[in-house]
Amino acid sequence: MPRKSPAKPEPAARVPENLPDRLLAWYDRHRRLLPWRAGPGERADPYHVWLSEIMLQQTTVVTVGPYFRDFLARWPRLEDLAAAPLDDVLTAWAGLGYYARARNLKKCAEVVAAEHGGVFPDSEEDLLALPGIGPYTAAAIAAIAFDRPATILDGNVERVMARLYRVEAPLPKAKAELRALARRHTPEYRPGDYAQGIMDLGATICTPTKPKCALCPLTADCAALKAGDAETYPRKAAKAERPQRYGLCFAMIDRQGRIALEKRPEKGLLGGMMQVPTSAWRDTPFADGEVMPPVAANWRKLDGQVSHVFTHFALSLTVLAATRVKADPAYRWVGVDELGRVALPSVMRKVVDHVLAKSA
DNA sequence: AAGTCGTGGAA
DNA sequence: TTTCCAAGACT
Repeated sequence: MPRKSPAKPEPAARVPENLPDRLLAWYDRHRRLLPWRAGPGERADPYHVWLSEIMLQQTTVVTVGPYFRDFLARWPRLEDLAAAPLDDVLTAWAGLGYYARARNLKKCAEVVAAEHGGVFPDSEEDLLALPGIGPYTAAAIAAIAFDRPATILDGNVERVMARLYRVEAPLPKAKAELRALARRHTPEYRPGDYAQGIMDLGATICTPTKPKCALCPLTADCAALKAGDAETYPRKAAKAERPQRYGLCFAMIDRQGRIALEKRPEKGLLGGMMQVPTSAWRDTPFADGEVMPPVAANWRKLDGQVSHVFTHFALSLTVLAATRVKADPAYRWVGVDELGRVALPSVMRKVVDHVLAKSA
């Protein structure tokens, strides 16, 4: 009968003793000035750390910068964010993607304000219990904001560990092994700087392609560098291909040149965000006249398509437009100059731009 | 526990 | 052009 194979022996537990010291020394010389980062020796503001870490989930530093500044300007303190209307937060988040993050951000602010006296808990365990805070973010806040020796495991750390030890198991199965390795390197001394340093190393030196090994402070310890195949780590499981989906959008313009928008359901894709009324999205294109438009009008099919790529499917939208439509109050009618004040995800921003370009 | 959930920039 | 991916979380 099939039975589980015995647990794989962990890799040798020996860690180069001064590896964290070399990493910290490198970090002291190359520390990047980021909008959310405290100065050397300064205490980080947990609110800033939390906000930045949520925004940085699967999102680049360059993209996050302006959003972080904008959020902090609008909601300088946690209590301000907790008191803000969700729609305002979604509007400010528009364009950043993964909108569940914004909904959980708001929830988390409310919970911390109401149940923690407006002060973030300083332990990984308590942080993990908050909405939108998973294993990585809990460890990152504990380390960066509270200087706790928590082990962070993000894409950067995974890559660095996989190369240092030439981990052959592919992601995501290799995560447990990589976490065990990362844990052995986490120092008791300056854990916050170590966490930021190793991420900076991954982001600027130990990069996915063309790693700058000549500039790396850990070359003496890197098995992949010795073997000359650093760029091939971490191994990754083959990913499924992205299906193509299709939909129709119905752009209604009233006599004042305003466009009709509606709110998507709170959960799921683009949850709680605004959209141009649309058909369901399916895997086959729509034929002319197949879908009844939301109102009777002189509908015109616009040339071309709006294409957009989501994480797990690609979407091609055909846009139909009708002008001089009576402004049905069931929709929210928004002027072109007011689009910045609604929670419009990028795909719908593209649809609106397409309408403006084709019907001008 | 594998699928869901955005976006834009780089290679 | 296509592919990859970036300080992951939730279900």
